[in-house]
Amino acid sequence: MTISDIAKAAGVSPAVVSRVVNRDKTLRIGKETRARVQKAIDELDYAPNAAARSLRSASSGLIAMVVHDVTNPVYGEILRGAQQTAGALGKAIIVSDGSHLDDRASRLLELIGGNGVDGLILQAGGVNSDLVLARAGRKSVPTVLLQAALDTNAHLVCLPDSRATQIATDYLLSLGHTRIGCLATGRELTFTRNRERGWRQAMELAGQSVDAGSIVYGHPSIEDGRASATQLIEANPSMTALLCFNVVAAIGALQAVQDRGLRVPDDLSIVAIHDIDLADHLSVPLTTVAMPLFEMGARAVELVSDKSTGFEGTTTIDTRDPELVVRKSAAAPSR
Amino acid sequence: MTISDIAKAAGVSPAVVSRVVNRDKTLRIGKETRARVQKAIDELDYAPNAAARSLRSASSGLIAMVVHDVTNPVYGEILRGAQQTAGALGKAIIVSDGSHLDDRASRLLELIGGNGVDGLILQAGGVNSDLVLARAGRKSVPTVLLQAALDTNAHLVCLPDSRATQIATDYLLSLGHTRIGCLATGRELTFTRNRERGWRQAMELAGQSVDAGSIVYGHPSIEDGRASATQLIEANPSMTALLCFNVVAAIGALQAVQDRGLRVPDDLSIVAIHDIDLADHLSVPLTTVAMPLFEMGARAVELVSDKSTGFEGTTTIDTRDPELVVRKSAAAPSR
DNA sequence: TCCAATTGGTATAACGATTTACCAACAGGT
DNA sequence: ACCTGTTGGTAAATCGTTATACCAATTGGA
Repeated sequence: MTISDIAKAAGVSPAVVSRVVNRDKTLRIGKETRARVQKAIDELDYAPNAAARSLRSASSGLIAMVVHDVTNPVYGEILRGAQQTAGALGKAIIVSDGSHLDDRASRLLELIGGNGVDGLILQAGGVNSDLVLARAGRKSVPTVLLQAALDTNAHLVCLPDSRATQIATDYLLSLGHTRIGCLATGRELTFTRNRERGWRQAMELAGQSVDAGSIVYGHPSIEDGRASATQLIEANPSMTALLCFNVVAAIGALQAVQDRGLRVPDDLSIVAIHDIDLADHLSVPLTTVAMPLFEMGARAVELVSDKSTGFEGTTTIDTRDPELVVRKSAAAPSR
Repeated sequence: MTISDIAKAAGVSPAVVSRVVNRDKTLRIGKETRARVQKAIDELDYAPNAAARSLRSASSGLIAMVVHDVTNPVYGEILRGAQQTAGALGKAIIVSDGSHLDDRASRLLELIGGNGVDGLILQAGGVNSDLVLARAGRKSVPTVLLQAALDTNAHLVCLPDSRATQIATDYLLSLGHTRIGCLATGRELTFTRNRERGWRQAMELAGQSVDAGSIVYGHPSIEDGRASATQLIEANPSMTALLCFNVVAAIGALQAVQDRGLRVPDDLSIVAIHDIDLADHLSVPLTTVAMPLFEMGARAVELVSDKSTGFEGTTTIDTRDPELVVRKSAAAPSR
């Protein structure tokens, strides 16, 4: 079923069919001719060929989204937001885990190089994100980075990261904690630095000092969270509270505390960044700071699709301020 | 950078460039000519246009995957498997949540209709899955259904569902339980029926009767699991164990029990289908039955990409048998 | 009656890559 | 000198859609 088949069936030229399908406002056409065309389209179940259309119009209606780890629930929220907006804009999303980009043959790289996607949303810092980014840059594919400023002409969309850790730290301080450790994410990531800054500022404002050994950087996974938390606890026996930059790592931290026969929050309080609904059902319900992840996904798609804005600049998602969700993992210190 | 630019730069015809890029074995070419072409490709950073290539070759290298809910961790595993295999086959995956297909304008529907995807992997039973399926069928897009037999010519890939619930039920029976309820998933889903069968068979084999009121059907979400479990508990006061068809619903069930001031496993034992790493960190670590989700995702991609097999038939993933993962949510009954 | 305008379309050239068939030049054998 | 192979490529026709420019009738007004 090509456009010419429809044209033949309706007794018009292919151009008319195309213009009917695309709702061309400049097309002048008789009532009944239009009806004939529409009928042919319906009866023959015509749908325009995607490749031909992309070729001609130089736009595919596809957006690539590369994230670190598709199994992290935090990413699920971002994707949901992205999907919703993409749906509204008539675009589809190609998802890729950073880890699958190592093959030279990666289809995603081919697509980025060959105009196969209209835009790229990249959570930088992943395995081969530089490779992707370099390719996108050379081919000038509109790119939006999630929470990671890099030296490239891409738009950056950020969460109120330093506010979030500030709020978390202030809460712990208000409970009476003074020795507050940090279980951070990758040191090279921009948002890690922002969150670290929030924590430091809050501590400083409260007149508390922090020493170098009270922050440790790790991956946002349960296992790594557990290992890093263990290390932190051993290095800082006097620490009474722990601020985790990722909720998944916090789950590992919870485990680490329990491994040592200690209790949360009695022996150690924990507050984590990012609220997920599972947080309420853990061995100790986690007190968290909720960030607008859904909105970030949505906004990223919006920005990457918007031809009017240039691709440099920073957008901070602040539709709502980070919000403290108090559960049971933080309490007043017992020592 | 089109193929002609490269051809011009290398002083050859576009045909040669194309055949070099695609490693055409039948191409006879001089050593140094090939070098010249390769140099032009590298220096000008040429990448073939995806749309043109798809148009000519009638294949996009894209696979659509539609799932119920991208935030369910169970889906994450399936996607991981799918990604890995897709990467190896040089394909990319377009992911869509069932819920975003309602807009008429959905890009995914357009792609399916217009040869924009090489195949479709569909978790049926979702919001508008029939719509997608009908479209794919009419356009004869290779389709693989996940765990849901439907009246269409699509390949079906299944998990050993009835074995899983059998194993779970046998375990509960071996602990001494006789009144075992079922928190099932959507009644219309094939895998629900298979799991239900496994449960019934195990009960029957053990000489236990089950009455109609001891099974309830719900959505795989925490909230629904909580509501459904409450209903089930109230209707069956003598029930001592609960088999949940989805681990996320089981989290809700856990909550439901605790809401009533009861304890797991003392007052009620819970076993859930699907093992996720979070299961170990819940308020009560869940005993689960692990199924090869990753393999299912991988196999689905393989099947949908394989032109040699017809698209009818059923594949059951049994690379490993369902495996009981004993944690702390099931114990001998106290009454 | 004649000159605009308007109506209702159509013809054609791209878009960029692939593939089939073809061909020129030369070497080697007899 | 003549035929046969081989080497090293090339020409041109698609794939299906869309945008630009154009055009033949008809209508309306003076």
